[in-house]
Amino acid sequence: MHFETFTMSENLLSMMSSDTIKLSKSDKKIVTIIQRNPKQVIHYSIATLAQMAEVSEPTVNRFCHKLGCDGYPDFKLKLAQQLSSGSHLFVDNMERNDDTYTVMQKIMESIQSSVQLIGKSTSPESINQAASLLLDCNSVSFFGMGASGPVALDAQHKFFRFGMPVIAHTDYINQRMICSMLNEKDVSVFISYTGRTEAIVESARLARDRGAPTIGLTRDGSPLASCCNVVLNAVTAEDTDLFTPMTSRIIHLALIDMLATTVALRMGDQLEENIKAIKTNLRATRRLS
Amino acid sequence: MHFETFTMSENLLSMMSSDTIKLSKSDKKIVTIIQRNPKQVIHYSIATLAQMAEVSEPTVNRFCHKLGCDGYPDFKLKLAQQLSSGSHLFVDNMERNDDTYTVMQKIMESIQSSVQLIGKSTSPESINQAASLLLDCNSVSFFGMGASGPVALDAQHKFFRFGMPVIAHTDYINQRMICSMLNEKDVSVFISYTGRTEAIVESARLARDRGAPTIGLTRDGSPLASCCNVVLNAVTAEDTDLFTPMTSRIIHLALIDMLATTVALRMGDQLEENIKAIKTNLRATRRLS
DNA sequence: TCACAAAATGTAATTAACTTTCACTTTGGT
DNA sequence: ACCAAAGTGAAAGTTAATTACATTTTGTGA
Repeated sequence: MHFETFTMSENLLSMMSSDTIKLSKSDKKIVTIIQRNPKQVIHYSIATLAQMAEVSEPTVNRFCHKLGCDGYPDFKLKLAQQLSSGSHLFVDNMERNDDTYTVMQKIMESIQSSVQLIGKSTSPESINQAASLLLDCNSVSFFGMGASGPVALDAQHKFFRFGMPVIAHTDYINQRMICSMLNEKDVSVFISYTGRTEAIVESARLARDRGAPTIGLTRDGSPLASCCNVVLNAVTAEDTDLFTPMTSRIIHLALIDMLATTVALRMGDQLEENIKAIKTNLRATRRLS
Repeated sequence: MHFETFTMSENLLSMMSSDTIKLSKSDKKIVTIIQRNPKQVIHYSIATLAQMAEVSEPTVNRFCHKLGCDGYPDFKLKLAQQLSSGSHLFVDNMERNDDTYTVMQKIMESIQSSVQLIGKSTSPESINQAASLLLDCNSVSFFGMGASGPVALDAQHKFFRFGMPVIAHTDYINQRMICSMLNEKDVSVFISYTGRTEAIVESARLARDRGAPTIGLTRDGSPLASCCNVVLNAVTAEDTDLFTPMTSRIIHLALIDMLATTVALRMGDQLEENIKAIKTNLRATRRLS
């Protein structure tokens, strides 16, 4: 839940708007100036900002401390980082008359912040545990439906290249059939952002009841999560109707990349042989002109 | 190719390594310290950095000016911005003994910078043109093989929800059959990161020869690109054996999101009806407990 | 409405950070 | 070996940021 790399207590700009912290009258004057043009503020001295907000310098300084910064220079630094890391995004939903450039920016920012969130919400331990299961099994099955169907297929493709006996099921009937045949050496991975898709939850329960190790690519605390031995927690930055279906798939793919890479690194030499074999075969299908 | 949002004269870190500027002996000592841990340097005072590099404070100051900064604080600010904008990442490939946390970080950073790159390498115009084609056609087909197969299926799912007559083909034989039957009202979208997959390039040529509008989700200048009426340029930040296959899919998905959203916004009211219908039907498959 | 404590704010002093000046040292060319 | 040019650092100068403390404002209960 907390694996900060670049210390980033919180998003300063959103902190100022939302009332996570109690702001005095003077503080609000400061906020106004900052919000008017954050990119410029980072070049102001404390004196300049104080003057513009029509408050005293110590007030600005205290304001910075309230926001969890170590002083004014530290505040400027953090603000600068957040502005250029894209973690500012108030990314409101699309507007009917957004131009394409704006649409691109909003989607990019939405992805950015969701990716950043992985580092905070998904623990390396869970990935390690999942990797251990995958390294010690006879077969792997990925299950996904709807938007998660392509994710399951992508996972299949990825692990398939490692030379693992893997298969993806996007078909409800097939899922049921497979799940009722699993045993304790058959790992199954269930993919669902909401973790509430009836069919997937039932399949997961079926698998677990048969003693097969189950991995959930879903959000912690969901019905699906409670049927899984290991959960790779997948949440997106903001749960808006429009952005979630976009970013959730991408987050799932990113998690699969992490899982696959971890597995690959642990496989060591054995893997390189497999990869090399596939690459050689693939070359024939490419045109070099 | 150039849609910068935040002005950014140059990349400081690369400026230090490459000899774009003449560095003295003392300067090099400073560079060493900075490169050793850039993220930490931004919290140093000029005195601290000077001491660590075993040079005087004025030397550090002059060094900053050489790099085109307005002084030491300005240097720190710019460095901080660049570090968190992702324009740094040397993200070297995975190391055999990276721990899982490091793996996660590397993958995250790799995605981050590739996503940012979309804004610079893919033009809104190309997306607009592609959207126009999709809005004025009788059917849409997505073509992808290998790692791009799931991407095609994902696109299918997305546009399917808009109520468009769409189908994804991941099968070589089917692709050929479909392509030889297309006409000028059938849009086809070809997905390939390298743009060199023989089968896809041939299909695209087939489609174009029949007068069908073709869209390429590939890199500019590739063989596939030259067979397409519209190209959505997809490149990833660094072309390493390990990262490219990860980020390329994600970039493709992001571009599809942008395309789909643009189409959706232009469809307007008509769309909302379709989405609403699907949502209502979907609710029955969820468990609410 | 007044009194009073608590919070907020500003003034002024202090401290820290950064920059400039200038004298000294090193470097590279003759 | 000499000398100019470039590089460097000590110390002074300047600016910026913080702290300490006095003043004002705000809110609460008699």
